[in-house]
Amino acid sequence: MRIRPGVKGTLSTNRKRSGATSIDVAALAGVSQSAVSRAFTPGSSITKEKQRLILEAARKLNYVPNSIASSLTTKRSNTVAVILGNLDNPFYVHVLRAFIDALQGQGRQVFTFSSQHGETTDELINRVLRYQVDGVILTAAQLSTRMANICHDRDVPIVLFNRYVPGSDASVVRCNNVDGGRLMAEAFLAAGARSFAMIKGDPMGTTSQDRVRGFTECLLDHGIGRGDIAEIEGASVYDGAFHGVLERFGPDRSALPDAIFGVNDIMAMGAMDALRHRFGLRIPEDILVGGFDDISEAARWPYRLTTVRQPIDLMVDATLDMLGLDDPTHVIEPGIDRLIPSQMVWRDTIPRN
Amino acid sequence: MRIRPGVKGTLSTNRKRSGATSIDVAALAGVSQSAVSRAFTPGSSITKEKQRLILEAARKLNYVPNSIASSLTTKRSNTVAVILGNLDNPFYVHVLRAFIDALQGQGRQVFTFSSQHGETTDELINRVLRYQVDGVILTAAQLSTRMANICHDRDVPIVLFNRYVPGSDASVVRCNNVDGGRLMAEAFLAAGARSFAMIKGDPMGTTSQDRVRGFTECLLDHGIGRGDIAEIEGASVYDGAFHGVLERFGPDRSALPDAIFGVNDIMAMGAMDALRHRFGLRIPEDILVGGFDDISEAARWPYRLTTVRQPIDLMVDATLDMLGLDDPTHVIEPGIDRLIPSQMVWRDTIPRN
DNA sequence: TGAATTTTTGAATACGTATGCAAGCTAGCA
DNA sequence: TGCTAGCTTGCATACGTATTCAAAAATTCA
Repeated sequence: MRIRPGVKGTLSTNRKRSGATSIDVAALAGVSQSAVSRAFTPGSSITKEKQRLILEAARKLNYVPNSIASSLTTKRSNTVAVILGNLDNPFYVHVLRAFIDALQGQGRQVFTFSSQHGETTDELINRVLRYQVDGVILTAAQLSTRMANICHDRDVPIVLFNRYVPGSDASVVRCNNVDGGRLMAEAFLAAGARSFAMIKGDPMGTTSQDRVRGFTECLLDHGIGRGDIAEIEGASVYDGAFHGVLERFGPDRSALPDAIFGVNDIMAMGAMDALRHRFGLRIPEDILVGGFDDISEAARWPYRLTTVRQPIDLMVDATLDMLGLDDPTHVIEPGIDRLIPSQMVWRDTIPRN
Repeated sequence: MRIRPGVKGTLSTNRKRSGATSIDVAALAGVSQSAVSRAFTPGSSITKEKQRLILEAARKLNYVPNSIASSLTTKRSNTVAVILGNLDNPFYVHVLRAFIDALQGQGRQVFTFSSQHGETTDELINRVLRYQVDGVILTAAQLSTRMANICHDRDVPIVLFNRYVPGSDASVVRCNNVDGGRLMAEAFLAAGARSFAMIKGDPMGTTSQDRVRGFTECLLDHGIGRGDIAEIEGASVYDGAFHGVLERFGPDRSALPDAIFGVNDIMAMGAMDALRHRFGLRIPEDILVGGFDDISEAARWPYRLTTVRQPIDLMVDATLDMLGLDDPTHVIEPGIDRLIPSQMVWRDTIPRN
């Protein structure tokens, strides 16, 4: 058995994990380790010829730079955490994909974390911070003040996506949910509806709360009585809405309102299926339905749902912009709240005019 | 301006990124850095009392262990790469979530990579390897022999999820797609169908190919002629199937077969919507439809799709098992091919008996 | 009580890369 | 040719933690 040579610059005989290192490549190419590092760093000071030589040696050894080691010195991991909650809602799937595509295009990798695992947010953020991510995007979970502070101390930008913490000064990108709720209320009123039901989402989520608020306020403004606005808990999922409608109106169909507002599309779809297939109702002839998000699924034939669009691309762009990962002078300004306008999308579940 | 003290053991005044280090904590707690490291390593040799002291100091400083640094010495990143393709297919969303939940439960983080970004697989795997992941799960993209070898050299286990490379000895977990295709053919035949169409998915994907093969072979075995089996390209997405059906049978509805097999549920759903809402057909009275995957969406009222179930949980468990991340003695055995049985799920789009 | 054994502790080092610094080199110019 | 300015290059070191080794402390046992 051979003793591993202690002299640096010789090929490593250590075959546990991690193949060749920059030192191995340097040895083969007859240059210093620094040169290898520079050969793999764009914009670095190195001759084309020497670089070619090094890359060739690297290829021979199947060398792949070790980002872990690199991150240790540069203090940048080129990594972003995306914290996800409800993937049952296709909206967040589309959001995830938009983030992955955009970040990957920037040469960054995405750490995907799931909340809702019987884990407190603090434990979650702690796990995230261990991995030295360059930024955090929160599409689920609450952010405690303590955690916001820790991240701030460590210069790790956080952006809340479509949620906010009322008393805090965390950065936020969100759709104008209040306004969107109002748009939907106006659409229903214009179509002649006078009694309503809302299917609400996550009771702790500001998104659902805001849409509910905008919707309700607008109705009240137009003289609708509180008694004519029913509330159903749908838990932000299809089944929640489906069964919510069944349980609420199954025993007494005469209680059915003129219009039902699903606080997101997937719940509106659940409601539609319950109304049509269990109650035998026609939409919009017998009852109106409106949604929120404009996920692609809501446009399909069985639904053709009139809804309020959240412009995902704009929101994703704004989020990445706010993270400011590419700008070294970027300062995390507190309390920025980018409100993206929502927009009515007319389809077949509410008659126009 | 103060000069930063060079002596180790003093509090770092370097305020760029990364908060307190284990050295800072050690200084505050009056112990060595090793002690801090041990305090955060379960099963390490340290007194309860000293650990308590250290954890308290750590908390005061908002110390979070740096996994990057840790990975550098342990050579384990506690990180797994999941390579995704088509998130438009809810099946893969469910798969992703299953992996995230399972891995997170093991204390591992998930790197989510998207293929299909105009990037070759080799570039992709290179990016993955840089990050020193402990394992790779491929739910999309092809794996070149060269890359398989590199991963093997570096002891990075790879498992192909529901795909395989014919000539290679990569590890594979997959549903019995051939058999599933056959099940569907039998179901159609039993219901009296004599002419068929298949909506195919990714032409390069073994998953689609196998289902098509099982389906076709079974039909041929039962005396159906090749001319009675139409093929439509659906590209694995809803819209592909929807428009595929429209274009194929719109000009000449008399060419419509007795039964249509969507090689996955989302395409079967697209086909159903085209048949019903554009051709005015009833399912199953006028035409039969079958799918594959058994995604939860396929069970909903508008579809109630008869399909072949892929047992996601079994497949995910098998995949993680095959990665063997928890077993240090685990050897990556070549060419293991775990074939999980598929299973018929009867609903309303094919009459039974 | 004292020796033997086990456990805990700290000093030193390794992990693989990036980078400041000084030396070597090339090119430019008079 | 001689001198300067600008590039390249290699050396040495830092990044933050885990771990080995030997010393110290605690525990066991006779």
